[in-house]
Amino acid sequence: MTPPPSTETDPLDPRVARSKTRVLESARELLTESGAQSLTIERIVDRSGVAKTTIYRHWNSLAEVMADMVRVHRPPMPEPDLDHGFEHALRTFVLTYIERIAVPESSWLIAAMFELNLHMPEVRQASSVERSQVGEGMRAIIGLGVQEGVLPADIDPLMVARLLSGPSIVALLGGEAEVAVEMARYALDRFLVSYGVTACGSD
Amino acid sequence: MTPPPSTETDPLDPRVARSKTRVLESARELLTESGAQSLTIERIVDRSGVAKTTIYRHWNSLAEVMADMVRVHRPPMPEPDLDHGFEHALRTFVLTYIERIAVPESSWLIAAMFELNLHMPEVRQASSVERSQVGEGMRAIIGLGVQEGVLPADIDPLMVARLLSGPSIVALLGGEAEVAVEMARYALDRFLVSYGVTACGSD
DNA sequence: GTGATACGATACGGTAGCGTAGCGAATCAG
DNA sequence: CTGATTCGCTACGCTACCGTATCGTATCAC
Repeated sequence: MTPPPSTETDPLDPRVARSKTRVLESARELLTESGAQSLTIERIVDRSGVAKTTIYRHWNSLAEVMADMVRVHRPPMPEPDLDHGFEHALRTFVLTYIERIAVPESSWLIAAMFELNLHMPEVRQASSVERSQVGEGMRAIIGLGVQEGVLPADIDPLMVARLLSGPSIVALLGGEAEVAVEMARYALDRFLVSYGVTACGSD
Repeated sequence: MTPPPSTETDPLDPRVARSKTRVLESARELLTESGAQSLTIERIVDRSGVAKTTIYRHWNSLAEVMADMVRVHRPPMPEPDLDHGFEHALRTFVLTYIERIAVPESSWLIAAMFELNLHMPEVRQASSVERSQVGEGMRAIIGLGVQEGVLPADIDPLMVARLLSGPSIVALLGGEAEVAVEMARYALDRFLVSYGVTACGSD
């Protein structure tokens, strides 16, 4: 709903900005409603009211539209809160992210990003699923854990991110969004216990 | 390469069995080569040499062909080895499975199963991604862990399965198959340490 | 206002895929 | 051997979608 969602360098004809916004928003809607399969130029035309001619004035192909859509509408990573220690930062960060993507719209978007990764190599750079899962936030939090002495210095933030988000993402892709948060909580618990951050033992 | 891959109740005209085998095998090849997007009836016709008419004699739609293909060619779960204790059983089981699916053919198949789950609800039952990850094997291994007293009795085998395989599967779907096994090893280490199976501490 | 620009509408040619029909040849079962 | 069944082949109608061209209108910047 960003009025001009800053599609790119903004100093543009307002008509162009309006068309681009409508197209990308309709693309997102179609994607979250029925998946990447049914995301076509002509459906975007019907949904957005933007003429096909106009779309092809701004993008060269459907792949470019998709790449732009993923770039604009990718679920953002939370801002890490580093002021209350490592455990709080990690738990809040991961749970906030999973809660954010565990809604139907976002999980369809995640699934579509994986599909784009697989089917349209030319879009990989724009989607960059992995990076969207890690980001600087996670890196900072892991750094805090190392600083507190609870994590080994050579730990890999990317692996930690995958370890904590992977199980929930698989649940989402399997259509079981309702267990995603619980899954993340379990992964967090096991991870933290394994490094002695919380009580060492069963549960 | 199962000579008669037991497509269903076998007592059939050998011509029928031959056609079905060829179609499902070609479908699998096409899927692992270029993904679900390029899996069409007409490509199966070209690849398999089976006439389109014949395909529609045995299946009512492409979705049914896909469902059958997933059912027949799904990567099998390893047989659990319960004779050397819980840790050995779990490590071997998970690593064997991940190594098995971390080859291009299988990871494409996994991705396709997720896609089918998302796009063709009528196929969910046949693909059943989740169940293919758990199965009785994992349940038996977790039971062994409970029996040995290292796991709490109320642990959920499905969550454990997702916890241990999810990170690797996300890596596969993200196109980074080369780290899948390492990822599984890390997940196993953290899981086992968290329950005190191996040394409790960092790394 | 005025010229430049973006727009919507319509139409078009081309491709790919679906699912069906008809028919003669090949293969099976007895 | 013979009848029943399945097969491959060709052709067809249909739909969806792509990407382009044209043209008159609406909107913008100045």
